[in-house]
Amino acid sequence: MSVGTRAGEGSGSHAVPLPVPGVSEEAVFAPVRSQTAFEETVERLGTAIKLGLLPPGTRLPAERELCRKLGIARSTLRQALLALGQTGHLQATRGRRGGTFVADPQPPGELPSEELLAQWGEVCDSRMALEVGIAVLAAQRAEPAALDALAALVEEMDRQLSDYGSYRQSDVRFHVGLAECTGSARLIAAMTVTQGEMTDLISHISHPEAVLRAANDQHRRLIRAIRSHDSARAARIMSEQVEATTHILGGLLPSRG
Amino acid sequence: MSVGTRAGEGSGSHAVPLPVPGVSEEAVFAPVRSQTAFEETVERLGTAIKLGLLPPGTRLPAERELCRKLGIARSTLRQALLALGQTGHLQATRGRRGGTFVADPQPPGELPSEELLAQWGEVCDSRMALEVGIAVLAAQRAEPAALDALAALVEEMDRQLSDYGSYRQSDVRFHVGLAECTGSARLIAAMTVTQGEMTDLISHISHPEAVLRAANDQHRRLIRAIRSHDSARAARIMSEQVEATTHILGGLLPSRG
DNA sequence: GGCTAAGGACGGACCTTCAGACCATTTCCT
DNA sequence: AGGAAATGGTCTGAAGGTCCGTCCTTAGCC
Repeated sequence: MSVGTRAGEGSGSHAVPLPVPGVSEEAVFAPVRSQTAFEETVERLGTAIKLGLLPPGTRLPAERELCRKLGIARSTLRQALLALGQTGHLQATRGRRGGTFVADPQPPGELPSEELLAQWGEVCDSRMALEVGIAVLAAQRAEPAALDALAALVEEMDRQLSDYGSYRQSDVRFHVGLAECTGSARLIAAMTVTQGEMTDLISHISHPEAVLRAANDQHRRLIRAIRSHDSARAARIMSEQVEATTHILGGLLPSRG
Repeated sequence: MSVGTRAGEGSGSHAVPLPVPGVSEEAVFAPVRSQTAFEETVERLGTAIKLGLLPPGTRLPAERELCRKLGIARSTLRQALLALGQTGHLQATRGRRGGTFVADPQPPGELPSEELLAQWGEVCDSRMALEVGIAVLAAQRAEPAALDALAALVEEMDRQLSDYGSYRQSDVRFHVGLAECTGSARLIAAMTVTQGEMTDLISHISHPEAVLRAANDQHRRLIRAIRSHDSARAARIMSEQVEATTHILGGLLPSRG
């Protein structure tokens, strides 16, 4: 590989040594995958629907308004809506008071793609970094009112231990709600993406009530830590919980790459 | 806003309450920014050059090879290389043994864009989440050899306190090196992006030696914490350091959005 | 002198996206 | 009843980005 070759010594203005050479260069020259507007739209809306952020029955904004919000042409948006309609996630009605609605019931979830399975380690690592960081920020900033809402959600989840579909949906709301406590749009977006990937990975494996109950107890402790602005404890609790999920996945999926 | 309207009650299979309604919907319908391959390439290479990941004098892979690595057409790659050549970041030589080289000296840095300045709070938040999460993961996984290299880098930085350009370059390598300790390509990529944004924000403000010395002491403590696998302490140290930078920026930039 | 490896330039095919106009359907209001 | 309004559905042409292949130019090596 010819990367990293230094040229002639004529200039030599910078003589900084390279402590970990050749590793980050791989990242610099990694493939550029530019998603099209169509693909990104399908992914965004599809993820929001699968995560339950847009519950069944929800009415989307009118096409002419939505394409403005998304910053794309209406024809491009319609391609995305058509695709999500053909997969059974959306359903459209014409006429005044018509609109595009999240289908009810939703189509059954699909198995995770080969591509995602190959990256499951990366997904868990990203999740670890994101969730722990958000826990720290939330401990510094969360408003009591928001924490009350999250605490109520945890109580709700205690009543959903036997229905994983409902539990997982609330779980997503919990984690996204935590991201909202930071007030950072980027972190919220990153969390929805990460939760979407996690959902694809874990939705088809078994979830005994005992496991869910233990996880929800962690949620409770996490909220207490955040409430008392104990960011160190919040970080520890969150990292333990993410680690637990990672280990469960590790036992059921092919060895990590 | 018509978002979130529930449709008729006919189905009602899911009755999950919405604890924090209407907030994440803003994220779902946020503008879709589909970067072109050209733009993404310019950004990737430009950031790597500005961060010193590709030091002056470095020879890039040949165009025909690089476009394969990046997964784009050669004509698209050439657009990017041409753009970076016109800004003075790259310089090309023809003939056998020719190639495209990182210019030496580099052109002077530009002031941060309006767009980035408006988002400085978001940038610092993302950085906080990423760095803290990486600190935790690094504390769990870092190999002694990699930590030795980072420690040597810290010593080097102690000798660069009077030359902010060199110091900052080493600082970037330190943080990217930390990301490399996690072994996650995604986290490495995210760190380079974040460091690129931070560089744009902080490179034009004053950096007294005392501040740099204090920051480097934090680096030293961070390595000790990681070496002893004390992820809680690593997280605390990292969050304090990011917070310090954020506060410095906060005092010099317009109020946060 | 010829071979080789590199950057430089060009043109056409293909796909995505955009912008706008127009059609079809349903409901509300007068 | 009839028109206005709001919605999804359809079509077309223009514009731009990307790809692919081909050829040219330059410079060093054998």
